[in-house]
Order: sequence, then C-alpha cells, then structure tokens
Amino acid sequence: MTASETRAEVEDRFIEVWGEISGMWGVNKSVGRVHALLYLHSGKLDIDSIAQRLQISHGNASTSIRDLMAWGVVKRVHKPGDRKTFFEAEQDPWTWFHTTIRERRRREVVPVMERLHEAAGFAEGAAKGTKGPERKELEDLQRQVARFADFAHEFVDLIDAFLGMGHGRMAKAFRMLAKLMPKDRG
Amino acid sequence: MTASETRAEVEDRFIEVWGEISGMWGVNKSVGRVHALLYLHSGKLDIDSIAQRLQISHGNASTSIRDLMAWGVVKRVHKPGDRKTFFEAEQDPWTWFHTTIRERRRREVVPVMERLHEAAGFAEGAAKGTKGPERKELEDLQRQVARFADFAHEFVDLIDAFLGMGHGRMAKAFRMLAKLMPKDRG
DNA sequence: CTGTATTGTCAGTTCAGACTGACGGAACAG
DNA sequence: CTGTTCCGTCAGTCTGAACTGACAATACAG
Repeated sequence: MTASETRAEVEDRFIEVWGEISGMWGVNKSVGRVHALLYLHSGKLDIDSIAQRLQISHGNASTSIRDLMAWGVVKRVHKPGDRKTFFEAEQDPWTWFHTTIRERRRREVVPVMERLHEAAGFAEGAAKGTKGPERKELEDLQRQVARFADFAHEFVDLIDAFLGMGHGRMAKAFRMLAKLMPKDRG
Repeated sequence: MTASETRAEVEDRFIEVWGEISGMWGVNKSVGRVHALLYLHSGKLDIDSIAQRLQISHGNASTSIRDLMAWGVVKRVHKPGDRKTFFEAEQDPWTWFHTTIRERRRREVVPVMERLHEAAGFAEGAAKGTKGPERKELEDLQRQVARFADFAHEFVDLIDAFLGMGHGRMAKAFRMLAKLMPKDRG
C-alpha cells in the first residue's frame, strides 16, 4: 500500500464517521462528509475537487457548501492568480461546536419555545373561560404542557450559559463540572 | 367552541411541536407525536385509540411504540378485567431527557468514538511505518484526526458527568453553572 | 379449551427529501 | 472586451425511510 492510498483510507474512515454522525442528528449526510473533507484540507479544495474526491455531483457539492456556509462553519477564500474559489473550515472543534449550538438555538429552539408557550397560554386562557368539571380538565392539561415548557426553558438557560462562555473555556468548565459533581449529592 | 374542541386544539399544538422537534434531531416524527400524546394521556390509551387520535394506521402506532419502548421512555401497563394493553410515558421531562441522552450515548456516541480512535490509530501506525516527506504528511493527518477525537472524548466526559448526577439535581447544577460562569473569565 | 379482541409483523407501496446534470451567470485572465 | 473556466441553481429523477393494511401471533374472558 502506498502512502497516498493509506492517506486516502484514513481520510475515508474519518469522513464516513462524520457523515454518519450528521445523519443521526438531522443534518444531511453529504453535508457532513463535505465538512469533514474540508476540515482535513481547509482552504485547499474547490468545488470540483470535492465532488471528485467524494464521488458526488458538483451540484451536490455546491449545495452542501451553501448549507455549511449558512451554518457558519465554512468560508470562501480566494487565491491571487487563481480563478477557482477555495473553501476553508474551522480547525478548532470547540469553536465549531459552539457555532453549531448557537445556530441550532436560533433556528430550532427559539421558534419551538414560542409555540410551546403559545400552547400553554392558549390552554390557560381556555381554562379561565370555562366553568364546571371541564375547567379542571383544562387546567390539568395546561399544567402538563407548562411542566414541559418549564423544562424547555431551563434547557435554553443551560444552552445560554454554554454560549456565554468563551469557547476556549468551555472544555475547562465542563471538566470542572465533571470533577465537582461526579455523583448525586443533592 | 366546546371545551373538548379546545382541549383537542391544545393537544394538537403540543403534539405537533414535539413531532417537529423529533424530526429535527433524527427521531421519526410519528414516534415523537405518539410520545407527546402518551405524555398527555399516560396509561389511558391503547394502540387503536392512539392510531385514531393521530390519524395514523395502527401498524404505524404499534411500531412507534416499539421504538419508544426501546428508547426506554414508554412502558406497557395492563388493567385487570381489560383485555387491552395501555401505555404509559414518563411524566418528568428531566427523567425523560436523562434516559434519552443515556440511550443515544450507548447507541451512537460509543460506536462512533471507537471508529474515530481506530482511524487515528490507523494513521499513527501508518506514519510510523513510512519514511521521508510522506511520513510528515501522515503525521499531520494523524494529528488532525486526533484533535477531533480528543474533542469527542471530552464531550463524552461531559455527557458522563451529566449522567452521573441524579436527575433531580441536574437542573439545579446547571443553574449553578450558569450563575458561576456567566462570562468568559479564563 | 375456545373464540374473540387486541397487538405485532412485514411485504408492498407511497412520499419526502436528496441527488444529478444541464443551463445560465459570474468572475477573471489575457 | 472576449473567451474561458468555474460556480450556483433548480426541474426532473431517484432512493430510502416511513407508512399502510392484511395476516399472524398472542392474550385473555368466559
């Protein structure tokens, strides 16, 4: 096996793992594979090289990169005297993770929270305008929705705490947390 | 609008939100909807009621429940004198979240970590058996894979810290974390 | 034990999302 | 300005996951 075959095999393993993780968490598999490839060759690949290397159409490569740029984890770069556009990926995984969480918060968590509170508010309003045993029923329902909404709210607070830390500190903070609270002590 | 129509509308809003969240995070949308419905009516519904309420086939309802039981968030219950099987869902969102994270760790995180380390080890071994400028290339690749693997390892440590806490304490611990580290102070 | 009500399974079908490839447009060297 | 190379888009096609519904298996009342 030549060194370049070996290199390709290592890359493939890494790329496939990343692709599968992406698929598991609601991100397109091709997008994940392109991201992994760019992580390994940041700033050195153009659209067609990516398409060739991953055996996908350049349309697919282009769309995947558009997604990655929308996520904020890939950027365009130009080299003087070269007509091609190259793409670079963040090299620090913690920075990448921070960016990803921030974006998911914006896209998914916030809109979902709004609808959840809407539902809870709707139930509350309905209960107040109702008499008799049906009122109690609606109040119970409202409480149940609110219980989940409260959880969701605390979860968002947690995300915000995470995002508020400089990413250089996150790893350290979490290690500290792990040390402080290895077991449930109340 | 009657009280029961109101109730159905509140339920629908809640159920649809949950279904969409599920879809965003790699869980089947129907599975999420069934779960939401069971959260609201824990222990009171059988397969056919679920199918009717959500307008899905009972095959789909049955399969969704099988998934939810595999996730450990839904259980069978029997009522004496009744031939039907009912299903109950965990009522505490933190417990549900804890269970979900534990299961994802087992199914996804652990296998992925193994493959990641395999790739890193493969690259390291290959580099050691190579001479000349190609050796440096492989070493660089190995370092890059290892950088991501290290991040992943720290991430798993974080998950483990979380899972090690009693779930009653998680919310409190996170609130404390948020208070202790509102900003990056190094 | 028997009959019936209920749940579980899975082959076939449907459908949403992913992918391709041809086209148009942009960017740049000359 | 012109020709060429490369990138972005999107209509049409394809693929795989999800869903249905008929049948099989199971559980229980009587």
